Amino acid sequence: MTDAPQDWIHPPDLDAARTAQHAIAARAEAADRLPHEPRLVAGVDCAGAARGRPDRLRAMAVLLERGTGPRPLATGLVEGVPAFRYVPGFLGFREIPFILEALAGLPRRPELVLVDGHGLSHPRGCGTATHLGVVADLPTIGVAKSILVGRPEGELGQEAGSQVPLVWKGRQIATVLRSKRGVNPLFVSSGHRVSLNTAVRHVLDWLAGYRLPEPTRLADKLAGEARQVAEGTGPP
DNA sequence: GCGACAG
DNA sequence: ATCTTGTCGC
Repeated sequence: MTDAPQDWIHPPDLDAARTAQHAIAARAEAADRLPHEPRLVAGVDCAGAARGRPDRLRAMAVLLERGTGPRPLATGLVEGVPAFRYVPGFLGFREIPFILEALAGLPRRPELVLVDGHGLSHPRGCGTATHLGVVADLPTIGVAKSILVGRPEGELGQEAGSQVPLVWKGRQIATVLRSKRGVNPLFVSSGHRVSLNTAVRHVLDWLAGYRLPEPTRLADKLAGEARQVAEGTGPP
């Protein structure tokens, strides 16, 4: 949605932000509307900037192509001063302005984006993944490392691939997924234009022996390495 | 009113 | 998220 209202990205206050989230959630699509086998997949993540620059934020976008091995096709990095402080439930307004820039830095538009955070598993059905998907008009999946709302239903198995529903107010809002043995589970949710089942399928497809799927794992890792470089203590 | 609370 | 080395376990 290229013509997203200004309030959907830069609301003046939390009340306007809350109103925007309801409007965005109303336009989010929970049904599949993406290529059957997406080949160009991006992972996005935000991290604090270098120490000594506590109020700055860095966004990293990594573009991967299926079957091309572990090397990213391209990366997009951007840093700036966030207009929003961190408020649980409003993370998108803090990170999305930078994520959009980072994605714009990629040579090609991805067919699917994995986001570090929740999608529909949010108090107003508008987690960062959903928010980004609607604003950028891209299929997105939420891959969170902890719960915002809801409760796992039943006992999650210890084996990799184990799943149980994450339920809130009587309905499933995400899938709790043990992506690897011996690690805390992931919380996979529909972002925009990707159903929950398809979201879980793609997360499983992109796992490579680590807790996080490759797109998000690399975005996370490269954002951290970029910080080291910015501080002068960088690896090769 | 109190506790919970993505990154 | 971030502050941070070594350490316990498969």
